[in-house]
Amino acid sequence: MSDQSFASRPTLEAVAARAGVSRATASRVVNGSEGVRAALAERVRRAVDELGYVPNQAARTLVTRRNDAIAVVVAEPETRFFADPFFAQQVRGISKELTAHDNQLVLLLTEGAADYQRVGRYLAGGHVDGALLFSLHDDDSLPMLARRAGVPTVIGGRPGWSDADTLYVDCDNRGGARDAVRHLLGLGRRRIAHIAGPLDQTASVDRLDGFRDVLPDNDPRLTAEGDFTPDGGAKAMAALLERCPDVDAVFAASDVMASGALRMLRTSGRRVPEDVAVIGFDDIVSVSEWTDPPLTTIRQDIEEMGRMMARLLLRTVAAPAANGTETPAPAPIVTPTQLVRRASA
Amino acid sequence: MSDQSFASRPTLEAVAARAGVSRATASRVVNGSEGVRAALAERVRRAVDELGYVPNQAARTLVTRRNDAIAVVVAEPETRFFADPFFAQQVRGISKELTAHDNQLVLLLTEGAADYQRVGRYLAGGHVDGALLFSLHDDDSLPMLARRAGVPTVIGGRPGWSDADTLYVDCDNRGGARDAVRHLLGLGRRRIAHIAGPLDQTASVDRLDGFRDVLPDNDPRLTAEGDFTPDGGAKAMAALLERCPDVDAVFAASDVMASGALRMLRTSGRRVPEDVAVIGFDDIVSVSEWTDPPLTTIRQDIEEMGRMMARLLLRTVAAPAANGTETPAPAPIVTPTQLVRRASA
DNA sequence: CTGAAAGCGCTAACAA
DNA sequence: TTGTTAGCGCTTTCAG
Repeated sequence: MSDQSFASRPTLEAVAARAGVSRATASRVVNGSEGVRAALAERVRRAVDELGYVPNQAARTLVTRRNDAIAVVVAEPETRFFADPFFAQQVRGISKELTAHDNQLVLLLTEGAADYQRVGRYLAGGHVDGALLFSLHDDDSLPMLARRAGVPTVIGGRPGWSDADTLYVDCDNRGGARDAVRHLLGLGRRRIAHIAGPLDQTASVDRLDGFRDVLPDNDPRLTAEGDFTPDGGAKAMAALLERCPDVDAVFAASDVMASGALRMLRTSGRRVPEDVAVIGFDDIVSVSEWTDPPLTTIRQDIEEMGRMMARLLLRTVAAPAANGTETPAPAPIVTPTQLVRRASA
Repeated sequence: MSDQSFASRPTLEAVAARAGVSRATASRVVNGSEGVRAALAERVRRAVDELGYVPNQAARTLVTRRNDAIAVVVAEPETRFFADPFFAQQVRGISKELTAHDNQLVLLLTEGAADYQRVGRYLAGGHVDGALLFSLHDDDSLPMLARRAGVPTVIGGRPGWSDADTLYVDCDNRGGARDAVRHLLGLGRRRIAHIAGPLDQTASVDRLDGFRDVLPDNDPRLTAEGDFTPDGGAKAMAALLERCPDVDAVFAASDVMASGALRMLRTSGRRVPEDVAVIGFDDIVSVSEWTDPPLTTIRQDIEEMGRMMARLLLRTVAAPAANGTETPAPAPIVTPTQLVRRASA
């Protein structure tokens, strides 16, 4: 009965009338512009309160062309998105940064290629000022979609193509992988296997490359491809064990896969790290600290990378269209990694 | 260089011009209204293609007052939101249903009370046509916020207050809990413990009530409160074990907590189910099938409940303001639960 | 069946 | 400092 959904919300006009000023002045007060006499401003603010006025975003956007909203698009079925703590952490960082800048995060889930059209429409529809793209595969069409939509974009992870003005944030996957393998080597291991991620993603390829940098002549049977899930890790481990029962160390391209590998190792009766040393990648604490034994891994600061992505995008969006100011042009960011030693290697 | 972000997107006006019709006609075609001669319609469509026209949502919303977007607000820190597969499944169902109706899902994360203001502004700003509220605690102010914003709302889980026109979707928590306890009883267990969820949420209270329905005189020391995390489950189990070493069965208010309890039970040297039978709630397959041993549990169809919430809300939003048609008034939904027997009880 | 015209609510020049 | 005046791009009566 006292439901407001039908009572149309008050407009700026109403506020102005009540405060006895013009719409322009009311607008100035609402938007915090300088140069409104304190007395008037106060009257307007009171009117706003009394009427419960809230600006109509559509109207505002129509003229300012800003939404104060950023889309996060994940090229991954929801199942994986939610199952993988990696995304959670990244989104967390993004969310914090956006919130701090009064921007809304709009999460767009894509279950498959069919959803790309919808996402394309959404981006082109001008709902958001920019987009953060995630988990791209090979020649994913998402970036082009965003580009065509005219929406500034920052990509999570190095994209598969080279292109001067593509912005992204990634960690030093290759260097991290090298550190991992060297650590294993330093432990005296000689039959070192690698469980790679899906090779249609650059992170996987880069980590594999790092592995090969250190072990260029490694037995090719000591490399198996997983899919960044625990199960994938377990299956890869099983295959590795089958092919090379003498394996004495494993570098998994993610903690999540490492946890699966650990499980499989136990099933097969191997002790970790005595028989087989295991090292992961990511340092997702909720995984790496809870495996048995706790996981030695290569740390990347995922949440911080999320924040960086958001910051980068926000700066791009706000870019004053190359006016005289010497704002350094936004550039891709590659963060360092760090070995975290626990019990598994 | 060929970047489009500066080339302003084509407007309906441009499309109309190119097709040699009026803006009105172009609009009709774009929105699929009846009654435009096929030939003209075709010309318009071609113009749309050639220009790559996409309607400006802000402009459209300004006049139609519809957004075709629904907010999902989770009253839970992101950490938990992402860590708990329960949310993932629910969001999945929602997302599917919304997508099927060409609605966008806008996920609003709230890290704490401070974010409520932001959410309130967002809802009141008219960004969305409705809101789905989740994981409400006690006298959460979110529903009132939404109400004040004039945004139709559906709540996930029975709210803590009674109110004729509050829409929600929940499962039969109390009945499910009764089934769980009876099952344990049927197994011959007599020292049955309960790990409750946070008691500021109705789901927890309802499950506890169900437990008590069957075991009204149970030793109060056999009840401990958890927090819906694995750790919380483990800690609660530890407390239980400490207080009543003779416990021979546990009903945990969620699978996630049950998994923690299982871990603690193993640590303490108990065999499951021989020494202690364990039953969970939810049937989150990725948890219940993977614990050791696999978890007997009370199943609720979480994804379907998500869909139902979305459907309910969409129907409410589209409600033709009580015209003559005899659309049944939307009402809360309570779904049944079902015992799924695995190895733990 | 089609077009002309009137706004939706707001911001941003431009005047005063 | 404040008000007046144009629109932003679209939908939707209302005539024709």
